[in-house]
Amino acid sequence: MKQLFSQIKTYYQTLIPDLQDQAWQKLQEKFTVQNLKKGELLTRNGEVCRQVSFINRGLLRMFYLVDGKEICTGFVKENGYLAQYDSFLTRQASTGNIDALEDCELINLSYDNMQDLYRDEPVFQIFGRKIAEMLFIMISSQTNQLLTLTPEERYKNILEKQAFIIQRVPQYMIASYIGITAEHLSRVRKKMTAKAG
Amino acid sequence: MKQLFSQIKTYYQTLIPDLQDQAWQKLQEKFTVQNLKKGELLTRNGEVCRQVSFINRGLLRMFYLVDGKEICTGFVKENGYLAQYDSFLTRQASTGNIDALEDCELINLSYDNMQDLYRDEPVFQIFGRKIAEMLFIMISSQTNQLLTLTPEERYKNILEKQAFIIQRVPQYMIASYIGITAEHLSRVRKKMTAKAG
DNA sequence: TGTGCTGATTGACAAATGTCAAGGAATGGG
DNA sequence: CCCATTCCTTGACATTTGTCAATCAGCACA
Repeated sequence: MKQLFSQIKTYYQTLIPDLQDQAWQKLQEKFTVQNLKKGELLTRNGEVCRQVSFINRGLLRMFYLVDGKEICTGFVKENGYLAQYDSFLTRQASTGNIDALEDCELINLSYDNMQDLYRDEPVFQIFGRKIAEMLFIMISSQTNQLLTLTPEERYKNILEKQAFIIQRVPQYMIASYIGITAEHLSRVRKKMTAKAG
Repeated sequence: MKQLFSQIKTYYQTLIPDLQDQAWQKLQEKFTVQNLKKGELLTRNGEVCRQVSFINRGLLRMFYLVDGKEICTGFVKENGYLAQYDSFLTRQASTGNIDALEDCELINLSYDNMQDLYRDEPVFQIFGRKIAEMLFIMISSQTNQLLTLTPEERYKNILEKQAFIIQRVPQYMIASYIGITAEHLSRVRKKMTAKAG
């Protein structure tokens, strides 16, 4: 049988180098496993996000619906952590959605269980802190790029630093992720290949 | 004599309701006070950000220099926390700057001192987590607004939710903060008053 | 009272980006 | 193999936003 929790254990050990067996035992008792088919929603606009999800397998995206159009704000693949984290933290209804771009296997941890862990095993405070710090670093880089780079530069950045997005996400979703339309991205790409070769 | 640490103590107590006197004592021994004149830099492009700053008094901004132009990414006033937090966390050279828009009185906590506190008084892990969570919530809202709102809507949002920025920050800085030029913001504002009145 | 200084506004024009509509390429299911 | 679906590209045109230069308004200060 496959080691369901082997990836997530590695992940936790990276963030908490001195994770003890006992704490890990308590932690994994709280996990629940969820499978999502491509296209299914994980969290929905208007509902409170009640868990964080570790992705064992698959690819998901976060997106908004604005005037009936989807605007993507992030893509996360296997061995990554994912949540509508602002909603999760504030217990407010989420304004965004998450759905599966590929069939997914997730390991979920609920808000209540996480609070219990914070209380009972303070070592997980470190984990919560590092997750928040990591998410902050990721999103602040995204904001800065939106403010300081051109669409072409933002696309090149994805090519260099998040190549899996180029390979596994439809181009029209990438377009909204970098703040432009699908048609415009198509033209930006054309101009890039013209320059390059 | 003024209670130099009264504001920051309140701030910590809000985030850590059961902060004990002993922990607070250890904490305030680590503080250093810094005064900045209007226009002076707190952290500089290319250097590692080595402290987080609580603002006792004054107003600061974070900004980038792109092709010789300043692009503002945030404004923080008295009773707020401020750092080039990505640089602070990663120990990498900061790509942004922070300077004072008004005369400021800051209470600083260095990276090394913060690590000591995390180790010696685990209760501060909670603080570190909540700070990171709060910063994440703030910046994710900013990113989402950049991707989903028009410049006019973003300006209105500042009017409603961060009115101090309108009152205390020059308009041309606000323009770059919402991702447009000063001239364009001027026209957006003109159009708004035309509609309203 | 002038005199700089800083920031805001305006006009004319250019560049970037969006919209709409059509068609083309790849792909998977019957 | 054909068909439907999904996604990408292209063209024509509209809209938004930027650039540059000039001027204006408020304000501190000699």
